[in-house]
Amino acid sequence: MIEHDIFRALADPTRRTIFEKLANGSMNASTLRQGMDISQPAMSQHLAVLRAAKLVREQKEGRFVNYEVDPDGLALIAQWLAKYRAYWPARIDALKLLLKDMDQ
Amino acid sequence: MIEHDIFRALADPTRRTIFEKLANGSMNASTLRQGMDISQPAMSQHLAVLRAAKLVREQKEGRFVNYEVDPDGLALIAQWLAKYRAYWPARIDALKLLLKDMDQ
DNA sequence: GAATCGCATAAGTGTGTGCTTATGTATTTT
DNA sequence: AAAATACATAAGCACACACTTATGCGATTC
Repeated sequence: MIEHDIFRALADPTRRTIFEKLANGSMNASTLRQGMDISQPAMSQHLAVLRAAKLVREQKEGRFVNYEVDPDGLALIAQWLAKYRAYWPARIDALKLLLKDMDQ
Repeated sequence: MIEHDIFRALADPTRRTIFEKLANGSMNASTLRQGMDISQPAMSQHLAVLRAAKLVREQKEGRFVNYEVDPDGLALIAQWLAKYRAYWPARIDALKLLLKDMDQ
């Protein structure tokens, strides 16, 4: 179940930080570690979890592995969220912002 | 951090099932248990986690406690998702559905 | 008012998870 | 070709987490 992989992957704060960094630009695993106080194997393991959840994808470049955000994972979250649209109108104010962003 | 509470709450498959059931209509904790093979304390603990994440909210009615979906949690997920809108156009097909739903 | 019901909380237990150190495997550098 | 670099994987460990049984507490029923 990929849906389970996604929520489990995002349940970890370190992985959310990694994902957020990648959202601001692709980079390889070593660069990703900078300023994060995390060991190389730990980073590698986190990236494996994010990859399994289709939240990031890799692109091998020589001995480097460039990581970038995978839109598939985000689309799946959007689909999950869409199932509960019946409950959204109750918080229109918070939603306006989202709608405005999406409408371009 | 409420954002962490949300993803952690949804990381458990049992809690996602509970949330989905409540999305189809409010009910109390006992009714929620029907057909779920889960103990009463386990259900109570799951509901506490979902409550802390603002994914559900309670409404006491005598000795019963009625639970319902809390739009706040969903709105927070929508906000989180909106941060990464830059990566959405790559999967327009999956997104069209979401946009159509939200545009009303 | 005693028993029952709906639910929450406490305490204990097994399993999952994120970390570490150690090692392996390509690829690049010198 | 030897050394260094970038990354992945294996194994072991400490802790978080989802469960259990036991108990408590307010509201209802008899």
